[in-house]
Amino acid sequence: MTPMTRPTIDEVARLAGVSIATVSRCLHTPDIVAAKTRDRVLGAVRQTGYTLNAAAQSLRQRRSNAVLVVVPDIGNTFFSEILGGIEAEASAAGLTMLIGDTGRMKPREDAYVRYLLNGRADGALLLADPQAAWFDIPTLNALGIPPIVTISEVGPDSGPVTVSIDNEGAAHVAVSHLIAQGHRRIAHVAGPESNILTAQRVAGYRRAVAEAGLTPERELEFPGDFGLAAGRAAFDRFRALSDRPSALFFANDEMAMGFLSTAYAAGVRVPRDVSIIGFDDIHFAQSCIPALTTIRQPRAEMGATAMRLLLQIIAGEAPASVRLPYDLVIRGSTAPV
Amino acid sequence: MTPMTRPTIDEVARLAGVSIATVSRCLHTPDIVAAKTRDRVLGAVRQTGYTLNAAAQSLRQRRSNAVLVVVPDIGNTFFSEILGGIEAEASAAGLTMLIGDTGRMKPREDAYVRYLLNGRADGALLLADPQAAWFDIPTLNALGIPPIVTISEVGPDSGPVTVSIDNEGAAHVAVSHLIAQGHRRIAHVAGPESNILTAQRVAGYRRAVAEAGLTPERELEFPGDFGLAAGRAAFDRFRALSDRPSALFFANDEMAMGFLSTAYAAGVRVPRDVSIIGFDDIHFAQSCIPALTTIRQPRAEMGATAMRLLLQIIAGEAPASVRLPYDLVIRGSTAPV
DNA sequence: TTCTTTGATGTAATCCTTTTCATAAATCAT
DNA sequence: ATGATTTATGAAAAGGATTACATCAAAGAA
Repeated sequence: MTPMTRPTIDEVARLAGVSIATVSRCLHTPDIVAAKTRDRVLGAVRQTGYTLNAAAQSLRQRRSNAVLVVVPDIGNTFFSEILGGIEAEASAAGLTMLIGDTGRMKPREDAYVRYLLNGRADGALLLADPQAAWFDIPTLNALGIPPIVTISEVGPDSGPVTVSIDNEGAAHVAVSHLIAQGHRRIAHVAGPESNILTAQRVAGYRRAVAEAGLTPERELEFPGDFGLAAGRAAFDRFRALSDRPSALFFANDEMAMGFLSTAYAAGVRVPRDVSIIGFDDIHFAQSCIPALTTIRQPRAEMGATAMRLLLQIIAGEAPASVRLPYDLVIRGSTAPV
Repeated sequence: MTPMTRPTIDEVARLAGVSIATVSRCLHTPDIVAAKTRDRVLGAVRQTGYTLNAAAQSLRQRRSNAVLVVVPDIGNTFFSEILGGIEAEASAAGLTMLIGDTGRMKPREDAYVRYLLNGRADGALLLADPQAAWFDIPTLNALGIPPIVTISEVGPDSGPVTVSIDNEGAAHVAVSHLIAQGHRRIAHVAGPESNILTAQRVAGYRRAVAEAGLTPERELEFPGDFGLAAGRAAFDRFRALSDRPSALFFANDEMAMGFLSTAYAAGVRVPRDVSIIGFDDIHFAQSCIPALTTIRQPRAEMGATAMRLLLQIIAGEAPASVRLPYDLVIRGSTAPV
């Protein structure tokens, strides 16, 4: 509507009979102003309903008090739970959280780089796949761009500070769990080809298979894309095999859930006929039928940790990257052969 | 790190041998500047790597080119899918999307009101429950605060412009579906007491029951809170009843999923032993076992519509509130008695 | 008493754009 | 060729805060 001009610091100053400098001081460093004056000013602030103009402040201070979080898909549970952790930490530090959803589209990604360059944010948290030609973090750092911390999808180009888990190790643990239950023929449903996590989890799968002395078979490595539909497709592929595996390791929970429902509909029972294990431990993994055995990633903590690292960088420190622990969560979807 | 001073418009102007006014014009209204000059300026922009300072722009233009979206819980799938719709529309309009997660906590909510007052956003989209004493929209409007559109949780205090579905009607449709299948004893698992949606859906349930000439029974209205655990608790309550209902209507899908898995573990089969119907049609509703019959809310469209309405208000128009259509999605969790 | 220090406040520069208004040059009509 | 338009550019005034520096009064030291 009518942008009905909001009160400025001048009006407060006039009403309180002081200079604008004093008003500013009352708001930011109240201790250095005389108690009597302060009360008068604060009274004037209340009376006028004054709130400071964020743009003016940020122009003068040369910082925005905001962080940009770049997400490839905000509708995805996995990411949104990380956001919770970031938000908590950011708002505790007085920072606004800006969210950019790229939908994995290049032009949108570019738009968010511009945000950073425009000074709209003091730093960025990246949940996006750096593989996706986002931008070259080392180069940007050299340009004097605000600092960036990469979360979860961490590869060689992710820049100096990252937060992740040991995906290769976790995948190894998952597959080893299946092997410990006597499974000898184990398939893997991978993530999207271009994603750095895919390679890491495939590597863990292969190592576990190799260490157990099983024969690695390429036909047991199914393609996927982290979506429900890929899980369903994996079931079709599974059923088409003449020599079916007795267990599958999925690169994420969502695909495992897609498999689960399709298998059920087709009369294949989990874990009686086939064991499955997921990755991530998303919220709904506990309420699958049967509940999903999976690798838990500490999502909220990953977000919070990354935010803390970013704050440290902004403060001029040079923190090291962090590896967070993961857990194997054993539920009902895996059983001995 | 070192905030290595970024190039300003002055440097571009100097390099191109023009005034800063011309540089600004080249960036915003290229047509009114001579082609020759324009090329020279644009060249200088590229050469310096100039990007405009968002704070300065926003100070001068008296608008922030950002929208604030207030969410009660960002980890919740239901909300995050609405965000997708908002984001698409916002970025198309050149607006930044700021997300505020209140965690349903008053101090955090207050903080976001302040954002608006600080001019950090040109308008707000509210997914929060206005019941939660957020703030009084009519009052704030009188204060000349940026415009606000409320989505989904719409009640009498939601202000002049809202986007929602007919919750009472949808609940009525859901329950009627059960009745049409011959169910005569139907329970309802409600949402959190304070939530406006709870009342609306309960009302639809009661009306359907009454219209079918069934006896309304208070013990068939179970309390809930939209969480998985509430669904599990509902199962316990269900099983404790001497005269068990043959069907349940859940105020949302998540609770239905909680019920489903607990029922399965206890040997109660859906829909053989009991039919259930959810609400929302969240992503995973299709991959439950059995797939969940539910009411589909057009989440992405709700977000997009709300964003469009907000843009209209900002542009000075006075659009009316919107009611979007819902669908009954029949899947495998409901069957004749 | 006089000089120093401390404490409280004010003055004014600065942050970087956008935009109004004025000016100068170029085009056109007559 | 002269005056009337039109077009392209520049000068300068906002826009609303923060903060280095200056000032002034009061308090303390000698």
